Amino acid sequence: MRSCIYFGVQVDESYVPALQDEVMEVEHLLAEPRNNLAPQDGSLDSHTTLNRKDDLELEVLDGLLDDVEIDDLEGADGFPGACEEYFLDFEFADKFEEVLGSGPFEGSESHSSGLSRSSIVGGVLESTEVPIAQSESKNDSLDETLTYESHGAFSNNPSQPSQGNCRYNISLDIQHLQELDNYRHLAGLTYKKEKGPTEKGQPAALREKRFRKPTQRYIEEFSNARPKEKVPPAGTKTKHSSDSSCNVLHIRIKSLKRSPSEKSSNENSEVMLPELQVRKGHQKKEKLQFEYESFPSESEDGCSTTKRSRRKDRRKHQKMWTLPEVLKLVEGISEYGVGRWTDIKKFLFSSSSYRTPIDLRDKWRNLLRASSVQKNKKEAEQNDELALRPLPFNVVHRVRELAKIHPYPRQRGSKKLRVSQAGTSVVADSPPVSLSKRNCARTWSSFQTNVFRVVSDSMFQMNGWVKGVDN
DNA sequence: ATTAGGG
DNA sequence: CCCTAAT
Repeated sequence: MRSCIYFGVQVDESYVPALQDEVMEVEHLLAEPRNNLAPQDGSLDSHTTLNRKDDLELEVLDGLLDDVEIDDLEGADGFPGACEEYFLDFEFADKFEEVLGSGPFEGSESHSSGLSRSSIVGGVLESTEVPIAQSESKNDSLDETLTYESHGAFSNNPSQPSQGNCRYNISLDIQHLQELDNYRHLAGLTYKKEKGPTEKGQPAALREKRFRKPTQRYIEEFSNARPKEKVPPAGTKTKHSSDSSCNVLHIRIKSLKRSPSEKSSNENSEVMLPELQVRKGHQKKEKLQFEYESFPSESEDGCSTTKRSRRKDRRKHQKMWTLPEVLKLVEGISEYGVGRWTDIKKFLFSSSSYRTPIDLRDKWRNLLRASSVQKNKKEAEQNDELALRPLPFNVVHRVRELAKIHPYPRQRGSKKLRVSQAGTSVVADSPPVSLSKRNCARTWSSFQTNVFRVVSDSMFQMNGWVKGVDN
C-alpha cells in the first residue's frame, strides 16, 4: 500500500493574522527530518521550520479518508493578494498517483523579491509501507507510525537535489483533529462522522451492513480498472494549475477506503463478477463491451489533466462534471424540457457513456441547488462562498431562467393543486406543443445556447473549471 | 424501461 | 452517486 502526502503552503503577509496562525498549526502536522529541510534560502523563515516532535494522528487521517468526498480541489485562480480560497484535499491513495509539487512555489521562490516576506513550503511525501495495526489499538492508536519516503519535493530550491530518498516517521496527534476540522470548514468539505464499528465485540459478519450485488457501473469500473495496475514512476509530476500569486493552502492526501463495508464489497464483487456477467445475458454484455472501448479513447473525458487518474482513484465512481458538460445539459434541458432525461442523454450525451440519464437529472438537481432556485438569497450567497467550483454567473443565471420555465419536479403529481385552481389557467408545465412551435422553440433555444456558450467560453479559466472536450 | 425522490 | 418506489 502506498500513500502520499502533498503539502504545500504559501503564506503571504496579506493574510489576516488569524489565518496565519492556523496555517502554522497545520504546518505542524508534518514532521520532517532536519537534513532535508535545511533552509537553503533566506526566504524560509521560522514559519516553515517544521517541528519534528509534532505528531500526526493516524486516526485523523483515517477519519478523513472516508469522509472527505472531494476528489479534486484544483487550485482556483484568484486575484493576487486577494485570493481567499483555501484548499484542503486529503487523499490517501492506494497507488501513488500524482503529486506535484512545487510548481506554484518554485516560481515565486526564485523571484522572491515579489514575495519577499512570504514563507513557502512545498513538499511531497510518499510512503511505501504503511503498517496498519487497526485490530487492537483502535481506541488508543496514538502511537501508530507511518514510514514515509520522500521523493524530494520538499525543497523549494530547485538547485538542491533532494532526491535521496529519506525516511520520515510521522505520527499524528489527536489534538490536531480540531484544527483539521477547522480547515475542513474553510475548504467547504462535507464530512460526516463515521459511525463505524466501534463495538469491538461485533463479529465481522454483523458489522457488514448489507450485501448488495455490485452495480453495472461498479462491474464496469472494476473490470476496467483491473488491467492497469501500474504505478507511475516516482519522479512523475503532474502539472497543476499554477497560480503563483495566489495565497493558497493546498494539502493533498490521496486515500483509499479502508472501511469494512468497502472491503466486503470488494470481495463480493470479485466473487460475483463472473456469475453476474453470465446471468445478465448477452445484450448487456455487448453494451458493456461498447463501453469498455469508449473509455480508452478518452475523447469524452473532460479533464485532460486528471483523466489518467480519474478512473482508478475516484472513490465512488465519480466523474467530475466539466463546464461544457454542464452547458450541454442546460442546453438539452432547454430543448427537451426537464424530465426528458433519456432524450437528453440520447441526443447530447450519446458519446459519454458514463453519464446516465439519472446522472443528468442529479446534476440538474444539483445545479438548481447551486444556483439556489427556490431558496433564500442568504443561503445562495453562502452556497456561493462555500462552493468548490463556483458556477460562472451566467450559468447560474441560465439555470434560474430555465428553472422558471420548467420547474424541476415536473408537476404531475400535483393534481390536487390543479383541481383547486381549476378555473384559472395555470401555467402549463409541459403542454403538448405543436411541432412547428416546438421546432421554433428549439431553434431559438439553440441560438440562445450558442450565445450563451460564447460568453461562457471566456470564463473557463475561472473557478477551476476545466475546459473539457465538447461532444 | 423511465422517472422521482431520498440517502 | 446509489438505491428504491412508483408509474
